[in-house]
Amino acid sequence: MHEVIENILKRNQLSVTGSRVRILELFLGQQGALAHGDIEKRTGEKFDRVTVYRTLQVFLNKGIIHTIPTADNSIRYALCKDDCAGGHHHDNHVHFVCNECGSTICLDEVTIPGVKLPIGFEPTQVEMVISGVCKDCREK
Amino acid sequence: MHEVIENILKRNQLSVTGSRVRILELFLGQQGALAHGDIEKRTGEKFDRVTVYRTLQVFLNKGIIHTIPTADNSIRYALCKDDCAGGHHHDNHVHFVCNECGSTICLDEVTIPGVKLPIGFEPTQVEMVISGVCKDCREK
DNA sequence: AAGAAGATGCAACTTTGTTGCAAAATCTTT
DNA sequence: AAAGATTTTGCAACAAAGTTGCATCTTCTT
Ligand SMILES: [Mn+2]
Ligand SMILES: [Mn+2]
Ligand SMILES: [Zn+2]
Ligand SMILES: [Zn+2]
Repeated sequence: MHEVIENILKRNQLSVTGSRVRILELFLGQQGALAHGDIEKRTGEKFDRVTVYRTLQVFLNKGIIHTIPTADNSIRYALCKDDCAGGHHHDNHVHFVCNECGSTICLDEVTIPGVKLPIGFEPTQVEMVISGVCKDCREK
Repeated sequence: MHEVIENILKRNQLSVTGSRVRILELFLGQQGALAHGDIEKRTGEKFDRVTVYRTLQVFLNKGIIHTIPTADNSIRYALCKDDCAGGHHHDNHVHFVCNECGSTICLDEVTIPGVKLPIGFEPTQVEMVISGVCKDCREK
């Protein structure tokens, strides 16, 4: 586990520090996305709030994580599966937000379908977020 | 114009007040979406910040406007075209965010395509936000 | 082991959003 | 048109979220 984490960091020319390791641990130790608040809670008093902000920002720039826009104005972050190096995310999968348990899930196997835009519009990025009830909550 | 606005308000059992009229004016007087901040700026010192928040909340509940999630954590609001009364939005169109001019546009004529989710996931709402360069910015 | 480069914590601050309450505006009824 | 009931507004106070500068500490390089 720790080796995996060190790999991620070194591959991205990042020094191996406590907060970076801990936050990557969190992402790897669960499936789904984390909001800034989640991370703060789970790291407890261990790190300063500012450090969490800065760490997430670095991970974003390096393409280690990506953001998921949600309707409630709270950005969620999730690990990029394939390596989206240098901020170039090729992250064309659908995201699912469960209204029951609140979890945000990357549906890596569901590709965002193409759409034909009106003439003149040039797309560079497409986001698709579906909300509803997730698999786990349905089964209960 | 003012008659249109009064109609919208009365149809939704809302009293006709300064802030409500002004904010609807803003929405009707331009195409595209407005962020809370935009509205505050354009109404100037005229209304209290709290009033703007509350007005948008009321419009949302009544289905007069809808929200558009964006990657930068700033909710945009846009008028609902067809009347989404009582908070039941049937708002299945694509939204476009221009990276040049920053404007957010409802592409009412572009319907969000369906996707097949993994078994167990039950969707209730689908959002699709495309960012890139808008028509106007391309033409320049 | 030492120095350079980078990351962290702290403090101070800004921006964004929320709540309770009294005053003001709007709507309803007469 | 005025009075009373109902809503809406502004203010103040607060909470939460995010940012910045800087000194100190940690990590990496040699
Ligand atoms: Mn994802
Ligand atoms: Mn729209
Ligand atoms: Zn769930
Ligand atoms: Zn544009």
